[in-house]
Amino acid sequence: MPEGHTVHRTAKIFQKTFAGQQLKVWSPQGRFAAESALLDNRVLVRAYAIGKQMFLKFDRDLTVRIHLGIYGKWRFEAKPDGVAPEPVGQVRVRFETQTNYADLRGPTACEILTDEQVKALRSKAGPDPLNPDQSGAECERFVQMVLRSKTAIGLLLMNQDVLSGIGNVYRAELLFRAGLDPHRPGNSISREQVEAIWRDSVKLLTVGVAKGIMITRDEFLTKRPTVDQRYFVYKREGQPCRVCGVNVAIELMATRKLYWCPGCQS
DNA sequence: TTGTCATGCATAC
DNA sequence: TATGCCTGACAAG
Repeated sequence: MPEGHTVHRTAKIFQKTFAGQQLKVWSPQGRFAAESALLDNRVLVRAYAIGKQMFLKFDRDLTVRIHLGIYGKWRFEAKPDGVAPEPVGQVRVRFETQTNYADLRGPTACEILTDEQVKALRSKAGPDPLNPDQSGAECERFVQMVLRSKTAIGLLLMNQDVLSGIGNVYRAELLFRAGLDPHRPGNSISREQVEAIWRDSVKLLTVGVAKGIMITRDEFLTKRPTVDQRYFVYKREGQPCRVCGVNVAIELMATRKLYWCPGCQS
């Protein structure tokens, strides 16, 4: 379920399991065959994430950029007897060591980039709450983009050039927690409120990485919520708001479903 | 078994 | 704004 927390978590697994090792890289499905040939038997230098994108930096100026989109999936397995099983279904690319392998299926993007291209993408990407800096510059960059924009905050939070790693679930829940109407233009919101959204996104995504699931209700930070308890507004349209009792609303905002509470969010 | 939907985004109009 | 990508989970029958 790929919002930023999942991708960062995957990057950590990749770093721990594969970094510093020579990898066997191949494309069972064939759609990444030519690229795999360039990577095969090279050393993975580092795995890291920016928002929803994962980067696998190999030696000699080769980086793989992977974006899962809605469908993409990773599967990590050990090779107990040193042999990986035959790939099942459409595996775009398999990365292997002597002891482990990872299968990638259905990504929106899987491509090789040069260092120069990576640099360009990195500078374009919005601040990532999971790559926080000590100086506060990333928070300020986010704040400035929001305060200078006439665009609805519900759209701004989904824009990866404004804030990296937020998807439809975190968008809905962050705005609920902030008590903000998703339709409010960025430039109509106070600086304090925008800064609070940044801090809250750092908090929620960090919890998401640690727990492996999205938790947006503070009372479930220590005990695991059931499916029904999970969120304040996401996928709760027509049900009473947990705080004020008004029915949760749903509408389409730029083709994506937007969930919000007309009672709490103004 | 079939149908629908999805935590995303690039592209075309 | 609408469409296509391409996979898996789940509901409906």
